[in-house]
Amino acid sequence: MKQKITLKHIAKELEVSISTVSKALKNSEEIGRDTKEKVQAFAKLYNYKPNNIAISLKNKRTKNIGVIIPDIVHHFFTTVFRGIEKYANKQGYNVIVCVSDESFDKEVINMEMLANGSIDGFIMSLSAETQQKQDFNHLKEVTEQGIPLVLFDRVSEEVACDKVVINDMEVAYQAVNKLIEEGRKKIALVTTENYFNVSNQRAEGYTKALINDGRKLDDKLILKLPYKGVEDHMIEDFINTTDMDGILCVNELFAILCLRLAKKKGLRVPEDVSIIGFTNGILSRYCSPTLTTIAQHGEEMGERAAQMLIERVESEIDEEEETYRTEVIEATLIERESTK
Amino acid sequence: MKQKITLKHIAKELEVSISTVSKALKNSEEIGRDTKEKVQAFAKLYNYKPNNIAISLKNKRTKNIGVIIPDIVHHFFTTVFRGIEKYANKQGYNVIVCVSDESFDKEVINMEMLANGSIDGFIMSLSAETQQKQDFNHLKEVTEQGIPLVLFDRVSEEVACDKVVINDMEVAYQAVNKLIEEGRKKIALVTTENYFNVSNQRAEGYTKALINDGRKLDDKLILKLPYKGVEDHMIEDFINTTDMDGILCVNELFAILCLRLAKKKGLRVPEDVSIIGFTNGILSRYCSPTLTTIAQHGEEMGERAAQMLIERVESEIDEEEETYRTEVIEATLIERESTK
DNA sequence: TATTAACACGAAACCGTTTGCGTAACCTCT
DNA sequence: AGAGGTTACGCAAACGGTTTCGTGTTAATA
Repeated sequence: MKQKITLKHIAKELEVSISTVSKALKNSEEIGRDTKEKVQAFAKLYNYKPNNIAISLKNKRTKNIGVIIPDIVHHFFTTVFRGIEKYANKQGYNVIVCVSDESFDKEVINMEMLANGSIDGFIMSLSAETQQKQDFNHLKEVTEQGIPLVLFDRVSEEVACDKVVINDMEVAYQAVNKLIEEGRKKIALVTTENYFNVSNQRAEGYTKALINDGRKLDDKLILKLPYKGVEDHMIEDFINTTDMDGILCVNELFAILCLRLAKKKGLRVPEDVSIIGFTNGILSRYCSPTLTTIAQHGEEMGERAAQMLIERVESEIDEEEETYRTEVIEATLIERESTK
Repeated sequence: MKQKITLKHIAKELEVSISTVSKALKNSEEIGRDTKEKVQAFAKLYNYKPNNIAISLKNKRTKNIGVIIPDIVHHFFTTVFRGIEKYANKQGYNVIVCVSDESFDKEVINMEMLANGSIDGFIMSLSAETQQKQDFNHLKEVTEQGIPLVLFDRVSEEVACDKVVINDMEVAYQAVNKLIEEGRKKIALVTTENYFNVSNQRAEGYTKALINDGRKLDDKLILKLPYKGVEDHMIEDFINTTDMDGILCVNELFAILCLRLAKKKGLRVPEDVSIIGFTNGILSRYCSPTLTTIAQHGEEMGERAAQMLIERVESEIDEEEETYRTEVIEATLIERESTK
């Protein structure tokens, strides 16, 4: 096992000082021609690479980004992550991922683990529990320490930081409008408990579209489900007991379940009922009939988030005068077989 | 913005030495009662947390694990990652993820980035290109430097390290046997080009099961597809021109495509043709008919890999005498509607 | 009263780099 | 020959901790 070689080793071997070696490797003008060549040749021969940790300590820059997401086995987060990783890597950054598992406590613990020097900044999407509790002290502490933070998708107005979101309200509005244009009379909404910012926005878009068309809201057409532990019967009851000819679902799973249970009831999709879901995932593409969905462009979102974060990290101005930006990515409706 | 507090700050403020502060915070016997209390109170008040980077440099231990996988938007890798992250976090480790994107070069670059002190060990699954090229020098270099490595799923015999795999051959054998027991006469195999260790193992199980039943192999019943860029027509031609009543697919996507295209041809599943896929992902659970699949237990795999790695990292014995283990996780057949 | 042990703390080395500054040796010019 | 200027390098501090060892003070013991 050949030990990792350090400046000290090279210095001793070549009988020069450590600083000479360091400067020689950086091609400093201070160092003589032949010394430089000697050092560089030796370093190449033994495949010298500077120790990242030492450099991090010196520079107070780790070139690591901390990403905290609620779930990794989840198409949307996974695509966002891919975007983050892609951009970050291009800029020479590595990505440390922690999964909050929708838990407030884990989110806090993970942040604290990473905030002690391990990373230069955070990219996060809030856990369900955090959104429910509306407790953002851990985020505030981090930003107060001067660690840049970018929130995406599941954000909160109470946290002052850069954000990347999609135009949830508008795109939900468009989606419902499409159903209206199809001639749907009874359009249902399948959403989550209302502590999710995104669900609220989407519900608002739904409402606006109906109102705009001169209809009035019918609570019977709105189903609120828990975020986790959804079981078939919850949706089945709703579909079996409610008369509807169009459904907007705030996520992909709900849409797939609606599709399946509508078919089970004997409804034809899209003849009897149209279905539109959020998240243009693999399920929507491969189920049958294929699902019309709203693509959130997760990868782009991740790239933008990473870009915003790295800009913050690398900007020299310490006090950014608190001019935080919120980037809005335009979601797009992908029409497939579940609508006409 | 309150700056991160260090030992030095505390020392100056309390007019003691840095070492006294350090010891006091560790509750050392060396330090007097009241000094300890004073220091600890001050530290708590200002929320002092030691700098991870400094500790890493001192200990030559980062408490970071490097994970390199071919793709993150992929159910199997994602579940493995979840297992890794779960176990690692429990042990106080963080996980740095890099995505090789099935590229040899990216795999090499990522490894080099992380190998210079950023991590204590690697958990990897080989990229398609690496398996194709059969070039493992980057892996060997890393292990020669004494950095522990655990390979999972896509492994190679040429690399001496710990490994975690599933019993691909046996479970494929079982799956085909199930089709035989159903009375299937013409069982097809849809697999990838043969540089993938896992595909080879699965193909071998397929072959063995047929031979064992006294049949002979029919090349016309075997379809080899590229790993990326599979298009419908490749499978469609195969299904339309070949007579078959059972299909084993080496991954989930192939199975879903077969299912769809068999249905398109007018075949009933499972009446006319049975389909079994690998990877018990979300697609298999929610398509219709639901797919019988082989569950690879990715999460368990990840946990085992993390456990093996951390044991290596933390074992004091530097020379492990090269007794590397290969753990085999038992895959299980999940029967659903696509088989009888 | 002199010796010694216990106590409580500080100095300094170390982890691996970077970098500002000091300086010995040589060169050049007058 | 001495002043002044290069050249080519080393010293040491710094990043933020941990840890070994040394030491001044006090109290206990002979």
